[in-house]
Amino acid sequence: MNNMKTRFAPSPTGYLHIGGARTALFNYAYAKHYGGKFVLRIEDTDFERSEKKFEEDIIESLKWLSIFPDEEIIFQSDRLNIYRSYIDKLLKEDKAYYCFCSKELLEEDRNKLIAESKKPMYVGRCRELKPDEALLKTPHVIRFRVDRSPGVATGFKDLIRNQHISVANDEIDDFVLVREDGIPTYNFAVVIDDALTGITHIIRGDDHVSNTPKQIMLYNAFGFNTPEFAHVSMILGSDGKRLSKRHGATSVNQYKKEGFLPEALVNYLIRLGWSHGNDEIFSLEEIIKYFDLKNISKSAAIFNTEKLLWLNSHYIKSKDPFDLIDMINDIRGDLESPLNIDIKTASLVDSLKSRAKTLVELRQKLGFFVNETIDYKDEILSEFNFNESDLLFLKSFREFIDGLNNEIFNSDNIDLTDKAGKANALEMLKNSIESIKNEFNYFLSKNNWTMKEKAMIIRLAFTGEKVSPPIYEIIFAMGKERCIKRIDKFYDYIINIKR
RNA sequence: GGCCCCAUAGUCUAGCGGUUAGGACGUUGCCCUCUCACGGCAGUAACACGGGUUCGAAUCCCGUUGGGGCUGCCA
Repeated sequence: MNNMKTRFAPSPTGYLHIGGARTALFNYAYAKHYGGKFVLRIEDTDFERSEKKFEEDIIESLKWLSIFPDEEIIFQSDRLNIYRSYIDKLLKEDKAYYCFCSKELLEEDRNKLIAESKKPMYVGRCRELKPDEALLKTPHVIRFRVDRSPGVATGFKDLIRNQHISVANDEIDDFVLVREDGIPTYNFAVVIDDALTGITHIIRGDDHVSNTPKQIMLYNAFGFNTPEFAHVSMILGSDGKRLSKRHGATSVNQYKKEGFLPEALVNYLIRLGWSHGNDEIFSLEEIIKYFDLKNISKSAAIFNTEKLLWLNSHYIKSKDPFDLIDMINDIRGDLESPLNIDIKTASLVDSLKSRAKTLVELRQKLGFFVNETIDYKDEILSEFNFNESDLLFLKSFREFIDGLNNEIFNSDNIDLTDKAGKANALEMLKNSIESIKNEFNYFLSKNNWTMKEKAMIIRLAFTGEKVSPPIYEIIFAMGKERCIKRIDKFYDYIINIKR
C-alpha cells in the first residue's frame, strides 16, 4: 500500500508549538511505517494573521526535529486559482449559493437566536435567492448548501477511537466556502488540497472533529474519495487546561533555546499519547518501526516537563562530548563566548553531561572553567573554617600540582579534525585522568591524608563552588598553570579573611 | 445552552472478561561516593461514581459526575 500519503498542514499564525510538532510526528511516523509519503502544506489563507517568520519557524523547527517532507512544500496562497475553479463547479450544480447578508445583519440574527435560546446558525435568508448581475457586484460570500432532509446525518469512522462519529445535518450550518474578499475558507481549501494531492490519511488534532462532517460533505459534493480520519487528542497544560504560554514554553524553538535535544523532544512527544508496550526510549527509526494509530490513546494528555527533562538528560548522557560542544555553541546566547573545541573542554563536558539536564545547564556548570578567573564569594565560603593546616595543605598541594609530569597535559599532537581523531582523543583523555588520579592518591597517602577530607578545599579553590566535577578532571582540564593560579588566589583569600 | 469526544497513581501509560492491576517520570529510603550527579536496590501511589450484563468485570452496556473540543467571512 504505497500510495499512502499523510500531511501536516499548519497555518503560519504562530511558532510551531509542541502540539503541532506531535501531530506532524504522528503523520510522519505513520506514513513512514507503511512506506508511504508525508507532505507539508502551509495553510496561509488568513493573510491577516499569517506571517513569514512563522512560516520559516515551522519549516526550520520540523527540520530540527528531523521531520522531513517527501515532496515540495505546498503553500495555499499559491493555489487560489485552483480553488476558484472548484467553487464554480459547486455553484453551477447549485450545491453552493451566494449570500449577501452583511456581517452586521448576521450578528443581529445571531443575537436574536441566542436570546430565544436557539442554535445560532445562519437563518438561510439567501439560500433560495437567484441573484442577478447587479446584485453579484455587491459584497457577498459563498455558502455551502447543507442537505437538510430530515434524519440525514454525516459521519465518519475515526481511526483512533475505532468508532463511528456522526452528526445530524441540521446541526451543521451552511458554512462559508469563500469569503467576501474571494479567499477560500479553511474547510473548503483543505478539502481541495487534500483531495488533489492524494492524501489518504488525515491525522490531526481533536479540535477538528466538528469540521470533519463539513469536509466530508464537500468530498461528496465534488465526488472525491474520502480519506481516512484520525483525531488525536490534545496536549493540556499542568492544570488540565489547554496548553498556552502561561504554562511555560510552548514552541519548539523555545525548547531548542532552553537546551533540549531534538531526540528528547521527539521521544517525549511520541510517548505522549502513544505507547508500545512498556518501552520508553525510542529513536526516530524505532518510532517508525513500531508506530501505529491503534496504540494512540483517546484521552487528552497533560504535558509534563519533568519527564521531558529526564529524557533530555538521557540523551545528553548518550552524546559524544564534542557533539555536545557543537550543540551548546549552536544555541549560545549573544553574551556567551563559544566553547573551545579541544580535549580539555571535552573532558569536562564528558564529565558534566551526566550532571546536567539541559545544554543550558551544562554550559552554566562550565562557568568556572570558561571564565579565566573566578571570584570567591563570602556567602559560600563563610561556612567553612579554614585554619593553618589548610594553608599548609594548599602549599603542599601547590607543589604537587607543580610537580606533575607535563606530558599528562600535552595535547599538542591530538588531531580533532575527524571522528576517529576525536574518539582517539577521548581515549587519551581517560589515560591522562587516570594518571592524575594515581599521582594524587600517592600524594595523599604519603601525607596520611584522605580524599574525603581534602576534596572540598580543593574544589573551593578551583571553582569557588561547593559542587563541581571530580577533582582529577578539573586538574586535567585546567592544566598546571591555571590550577596553581587559583591555589594562590585562594591562599590569599584565606589569609585575608583570617585577618 | 446545544452538539461531539474523553475518563487506570501527582503525570505519561500497559491491560483488551479470570493479573498479587505491570512499566516509566516524580517522590521517599538505602547502597555507591572527593561534592553534586550518574548508576544500583527497595518503597510510595491508581481502575471517578452509581446501576446493569455475567459464574466472574479496570475491561461490555446505560446513567451521573468531572474534563476537553466545537458552536467565525481563524485554522
